[in-house]
Amino acid sequence: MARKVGRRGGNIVTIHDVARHVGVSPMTVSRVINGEKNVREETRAKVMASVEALNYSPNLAARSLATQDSARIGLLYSNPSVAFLSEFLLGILSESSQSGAQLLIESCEGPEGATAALEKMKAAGCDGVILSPPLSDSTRVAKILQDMKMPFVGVAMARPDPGVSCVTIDDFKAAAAMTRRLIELGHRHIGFIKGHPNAYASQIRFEGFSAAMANAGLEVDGNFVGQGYFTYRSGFDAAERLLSHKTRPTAIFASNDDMAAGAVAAAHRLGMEVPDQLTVVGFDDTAMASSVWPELTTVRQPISDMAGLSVRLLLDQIKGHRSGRPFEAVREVRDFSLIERQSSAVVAGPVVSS
Amino acid sequence: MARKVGRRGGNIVTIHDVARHVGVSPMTVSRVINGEKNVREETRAKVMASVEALNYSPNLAARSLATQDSARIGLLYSNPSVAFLSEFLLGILSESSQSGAQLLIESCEGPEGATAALEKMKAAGCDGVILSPPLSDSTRVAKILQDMKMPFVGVAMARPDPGVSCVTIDDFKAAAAMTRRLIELGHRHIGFIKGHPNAYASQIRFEGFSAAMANAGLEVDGNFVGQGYFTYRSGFDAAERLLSHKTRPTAIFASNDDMAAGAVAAAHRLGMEVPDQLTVVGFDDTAMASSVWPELTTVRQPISDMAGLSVRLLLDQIKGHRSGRPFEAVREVRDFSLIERQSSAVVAGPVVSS
DNA sequence: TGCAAGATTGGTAGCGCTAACAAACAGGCT
DNA sequence: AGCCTGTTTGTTAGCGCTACCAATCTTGCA
Repeated sequence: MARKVGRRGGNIVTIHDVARHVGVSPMTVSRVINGEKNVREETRAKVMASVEALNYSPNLAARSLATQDSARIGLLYSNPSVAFLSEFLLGILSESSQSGAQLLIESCEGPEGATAALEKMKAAGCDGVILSPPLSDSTRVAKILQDMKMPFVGVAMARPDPGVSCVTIDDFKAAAAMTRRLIELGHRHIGFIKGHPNAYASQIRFEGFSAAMANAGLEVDGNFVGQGYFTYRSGFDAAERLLSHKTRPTAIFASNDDMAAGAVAAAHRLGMEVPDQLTVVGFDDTAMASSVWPELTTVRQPISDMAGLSVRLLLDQIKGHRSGRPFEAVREVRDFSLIERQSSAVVAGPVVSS
Repeated sequence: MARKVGRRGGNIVTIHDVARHVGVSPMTVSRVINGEKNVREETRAKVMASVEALNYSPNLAARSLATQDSARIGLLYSNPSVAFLSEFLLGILSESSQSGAQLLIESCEGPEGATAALEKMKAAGCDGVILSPPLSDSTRVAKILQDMKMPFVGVAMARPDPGVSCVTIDDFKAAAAMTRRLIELGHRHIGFIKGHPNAYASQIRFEGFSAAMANAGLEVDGNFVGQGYFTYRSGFDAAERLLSHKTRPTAIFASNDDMAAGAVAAAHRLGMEVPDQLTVVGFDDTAMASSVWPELTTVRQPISDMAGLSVRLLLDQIKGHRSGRPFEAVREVRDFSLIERQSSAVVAGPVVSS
């Protein structure tokens, strides 16, 4: 039979082709591409060269069939911020397609709606679940998953539950750092817009903010703290309320970019210029931050990386779960950074002495 | 050897298990689950029942290995609107994971940056590419792909290139319908914010708008037409310009939701209420539309469905390409719909007679 | 020098599925 | 009845890869 045209645009290169080309067994090639030790350095080099030369790339379907570790992973999200979701998806996607994992995506309205979605995933044969914030912080959702004996990983969790694997940044430190920066810019009256009450991250961010304020000997004015829900609209509303008081804050720290964008809009509506009359900063550094005007100063959270990492963690965990290895929660903390753009400035007028 | 624990949380059910359970050959089961004809109705029913009972679900890795039609598809996007991208990804994702396709995602800055990204995809062994707008309308990108002999499908193309497969809505009709609706609401002075000049869809939408205006005997005021780039910021800027003229439009039609949101922000900044003093409408019905305040009246484009469909189309095309079947472009046109929310209203004050 | 212990390679089998062919069966015709 | 056509089912082989074990080659050391 004539050689099939096969995949990759008629340019089918298998592990056998590489093996023949180098003059070793397919098994050895397999070892090299899987980075196993106990391959002589010289052999490894020859194989690698051949892989390069023939432009070989492994057939993931065959690999997962052989290793029996193909996994179906579910991604559960409730959608507070589109921009966040989009970065999140990008990260999940590139990682899961690389590892040949199948993805099943479900959305739900808050933790209450999670049960149905999780049931559906279970029925569809999911081996594990990734939880996007704010679901990741819900003890309710965690409980359901644990009862199902379903491995899962939370992303951007703020609650340090020792029994749950997660990928996070240090929200407390991040919020504190941003707050210190605002204080450095001369701001003394700083407003804060909290995120969704379900999201523990919201609370931690607020605590970081409060701590930094206290540390600088500044008071957190109750009038200047607003409740939001991570949506643009909620940031808009909260900012309108904050700015309706007789004395106004000179800066507003919103717990995510969407709300910060909403706050900017509210300020504009009230005739205030940003950042001339009001500094507004956000959190996350999603695409939203650089698409509004003025572009937002914000805390960068490597969402896409974190999401990708969570896939790897989950895959590990699933493998362990199958082989009966006792569960061990992993907690990965990533670095944040402060991104200064045009929405923040030195406080207007004479700096109020503290 | 003891039965392996295998995938799906220890609950491994293969086609053989189903076959044994029903008392037929695995091949018959395969036929049933693939919906082939030439299976007796009675047999089919029994198999289906068994599939249900055992909660069988096929191993996609094995299937694509056997059918040799596992494909690696590239998704190329340049990012005008995050919200759009996010919906787009969702659609691509759920479809491609169902069909077991591998995904490779690359972004690029406009058509100029596409070459490098496409080279990378080719090197990575992609079998086909999906083009998100506005890349889908670039003849430059299409040319590169054709030279590479790489199958591709464009999403939301407006240009009816007969040689290219695509999934679209009728942008002309959609824009005209929205315009008619605005006229119905009493608006006579309607502004328009165009999208990215690269995107043919922008132009078509503008043509639809113009045609509807002309049809109603209304003039399109050059001062009321602004150039945008599909970003929030560009909508903001364009709207500011439109609204700086002595006579202002009573409504602005932006060619996407991001720009409409920007236009709302600009109006607020100028002290105008939406929709009381200005109606603003968008296009796409992305999450952006319902997350800003007031929520946007817009043209709904089923982005996620369209993206999913594009994956299926591409997969078909790849299969055809491999089997040497001559290429045949497919053009799928989906329905749009008008979504009325809070950003539009009957024109303020006495309706200007035409 | 001889030999155990380790390092390095190769051979075999099979992951779960389906293409391709072969066989069995039904019905309609001469 | 005997044959042909079409429908329904089964059999065989193999997709590309890796787990597992066997074979071979080193090396260190008694």
